[in-house]
Amino acid sequence: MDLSNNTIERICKIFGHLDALEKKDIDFVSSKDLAKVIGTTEYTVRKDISLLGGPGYTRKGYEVRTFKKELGQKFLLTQKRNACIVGLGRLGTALLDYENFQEDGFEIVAGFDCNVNKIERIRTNIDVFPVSLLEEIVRARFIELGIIAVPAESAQEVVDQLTKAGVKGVLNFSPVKVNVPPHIVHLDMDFTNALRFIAARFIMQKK
Amino acid sequence: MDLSNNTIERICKIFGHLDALEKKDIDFVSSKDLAKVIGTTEYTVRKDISLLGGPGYTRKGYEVRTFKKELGQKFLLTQKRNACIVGLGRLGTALLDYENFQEDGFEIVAGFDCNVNKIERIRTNIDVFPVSLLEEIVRARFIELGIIAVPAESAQEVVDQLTKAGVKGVLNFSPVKVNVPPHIVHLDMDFTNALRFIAARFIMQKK
DNA sequence: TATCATTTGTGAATAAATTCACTGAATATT
DNA sequence: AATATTCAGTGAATTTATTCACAAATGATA
Repeated sequence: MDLSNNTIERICKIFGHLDALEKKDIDFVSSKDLAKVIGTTEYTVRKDISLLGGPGYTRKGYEVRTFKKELGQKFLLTQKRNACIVGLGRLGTALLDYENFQEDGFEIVAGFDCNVNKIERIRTNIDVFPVSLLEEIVRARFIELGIIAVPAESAQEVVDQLTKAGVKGVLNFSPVKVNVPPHIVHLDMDFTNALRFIAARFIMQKK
Repeated sequence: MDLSNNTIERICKIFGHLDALEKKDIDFVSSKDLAKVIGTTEYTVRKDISLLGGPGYTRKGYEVRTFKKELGQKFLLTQKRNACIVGLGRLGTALLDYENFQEDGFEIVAGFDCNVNKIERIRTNIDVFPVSLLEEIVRARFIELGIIAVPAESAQEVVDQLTKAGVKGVLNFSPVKVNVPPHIVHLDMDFTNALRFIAARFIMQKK
């Protein structure tokens, strides 16, 4: 199967919304409704879904529970995926306790920091280690995802260590562009860039 | 002018990279190099830049300082933009002290939380207020951007208040889809969704 | 039971984004 | 001084993404 990034992004949003609907005990949802919440058109939603072969019912839409389960099986999160956070500054510790991860199929199973004193001070139920143990722990705990919350200057180093340790994906919160080998999926979450994007958009008045 | 979202996003990344190059005292950069760091092709970079009329020099590329300044004047951040953070939990307080914002043309000029006891406990140089004062302070301090770091259940309420107060853009860190009127630019930063996207990508092996 | 309204699914049409191919200019090289 | 190389700029070609239009299905309504 060959889905575009845009499609994958939309499917992820749809998945999230299905989850919310499931909690509200809603049984069916139409492509129109989905389009509205995820910010696209009904046509696009139907095209996306058709690529996955999801079944929809005339005059009813898609069956929330079944569809969510199917998406989960198809490529998302039927099994829990283990993740770790590297860098336990304010952002890192905030992420460590971000309860939503746990709920949604991801589990933070380790935190790392290079400052050993800091490690001793941190109060959390998640195990924290010095960065020197990163490779060992990542292997031992089958960690697939690395979340980078270190300062700009050490981000690349951390990426290299995670790569060596064999993670499959990296979520980078540091404000620098890092070099990640092509077989590892990565995504940058640069807050400043997000603000810039918003500012640029409202200057350009686009949309 | 009518730039696509993709173009705006790339231009923002380019701007960030120009900033980094400037700090390293590098004078020129080619479309090829830019393409590499921001993850696209040299053709696309040149097309994007041509839409903005940026001047490039044969066999040298773009003059870092001039180009950055021009982008800044054209739509980014020549003047500081004021922002506020609503919700001072762990993520909110982490963002409050995120020093990169200050550097890059954004200034956090207020924090809000509904828990008054919490407000008294927070140690930071930024003024914090109860949410009840949000509208008043947003107007008084010319705040253009609202950063939402409250729990899912109160996100919509906060958006409504920010809207009423007249902000121009919203950056939403809460894990729910919020309803924002179309004249306000908004961007969701849903961490769980980001992890899902990464997981989905490495399942689909795309790229 | 007949008609109407709604909603999926999908091939075709359209629109948008990217890539290509080539020109012209300026520096580097011989 | 002549030639080769590199790089921006851009119209055309191509590819990709979105939207449209309509058939088929099915529940609601009269």
